[in-house]
Amino acid sequence: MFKYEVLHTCKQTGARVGKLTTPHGEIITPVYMPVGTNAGVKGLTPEQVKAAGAQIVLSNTYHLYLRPGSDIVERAGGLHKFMNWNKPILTDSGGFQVFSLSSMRKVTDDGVKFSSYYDGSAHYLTPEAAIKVEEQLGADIIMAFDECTAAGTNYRKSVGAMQRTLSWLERCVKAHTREDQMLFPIVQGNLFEDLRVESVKATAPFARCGMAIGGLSVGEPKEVMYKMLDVIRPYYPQNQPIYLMGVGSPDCIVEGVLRGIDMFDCVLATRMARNGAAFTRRGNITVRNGAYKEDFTPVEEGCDCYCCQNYTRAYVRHMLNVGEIGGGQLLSIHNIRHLTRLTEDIRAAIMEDRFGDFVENFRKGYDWKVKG
RNA sequence: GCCCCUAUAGCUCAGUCGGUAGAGCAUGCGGCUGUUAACCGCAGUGUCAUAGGUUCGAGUCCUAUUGGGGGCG
Repeated sequence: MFKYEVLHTCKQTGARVGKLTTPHGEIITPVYMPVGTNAGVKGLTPEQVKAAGAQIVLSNTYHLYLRPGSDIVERAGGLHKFMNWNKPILTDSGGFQVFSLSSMRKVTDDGVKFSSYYDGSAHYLTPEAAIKVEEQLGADIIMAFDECTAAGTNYRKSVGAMQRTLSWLERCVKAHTREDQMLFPIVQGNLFEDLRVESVKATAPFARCGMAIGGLSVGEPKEVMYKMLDVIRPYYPQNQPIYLMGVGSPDCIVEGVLRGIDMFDCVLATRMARNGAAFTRRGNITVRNGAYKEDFTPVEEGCDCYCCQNYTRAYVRHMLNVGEIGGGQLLSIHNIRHLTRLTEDIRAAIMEDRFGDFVENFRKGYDWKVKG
């Protein structure tokens, strides 16, 4: 039911193009996966997400467990039917929320006690409970329940979180019953090279068709993240897709693929869009800025997305400016398409054994933030 | 005609017992990486309607004028 095959390995860089088969279709990697936390990519319909080139979307166990309740999603016929998305879906386990909503939780070896972010009600999530919720939701790929730590967490706590993640992984594997879902284990270890190596070595044996790298892009400099990827790369399970969780700015995707990553997800594209900024191949532009008031060119020249094909920067800025949701919507379409197009270009370069040149050119032409 | 209210940032308005002014919105800019985020942060600007008066000192008290709003005839 699940299969991953490497279609081509770049002779210049060792980066690869692959095909991951799931019950809801194939995914060509490297892939960028838009995030639809609450069973919907913010601001967009599934049709728009599809049109932007998405092959798979993420959704979130934690959020759907709280609202509307995973039992309701199950009774609705599962997540695919509920959100009208017939392509592959990946659900995050809630491990990241345990981390990002840390002010209202208590972690023990058994599980996590937390209060709901919207009504304060008390809840208790364990690896078994998280897996059960993910089975009710019914995504194609489900994530193990892990403990993520922030950049700057000390060694002792990082060891604890890494070990807890491993013991939780064993419990997740044991609790997982649905054959039509692939469980991805997650590597932790914070920013300590030895812990990362220890974690990847212990985690890889649990990977059947895919493994994830968690706990990166949590506040550390990009160079540190790249270094961590270099350190663990030799220990990846063979012929399985590797998923770098939560990462997805254009530059991080390029650098990630160069370091053996096949799958990315990120809220940045849609969040930055709603906040008025657009990805371009040269870097990010803040479309809401006054400089674009009378700029009647597309957000990105040469982009084939619905936004760039039909609207100008001046119009998008106006929409943002007057508070119309259309502005964030158009930019979300653009930013998602920008990343799917970027991965398409990356794949083409890999297929033609010129990804090294591609990376060089990309780095030369890219700044995080640009004007015009 | 008489009476009352009002005039402070681009807009809407605070401003204590007299001690040379602030919020929100708007504007400008910055940030955003397994979404508690259509969010968060920073910044700028004022002949305090005008002219007098009282006072050491007036956005604040007094007088007049002008603009705006309302009431009674």
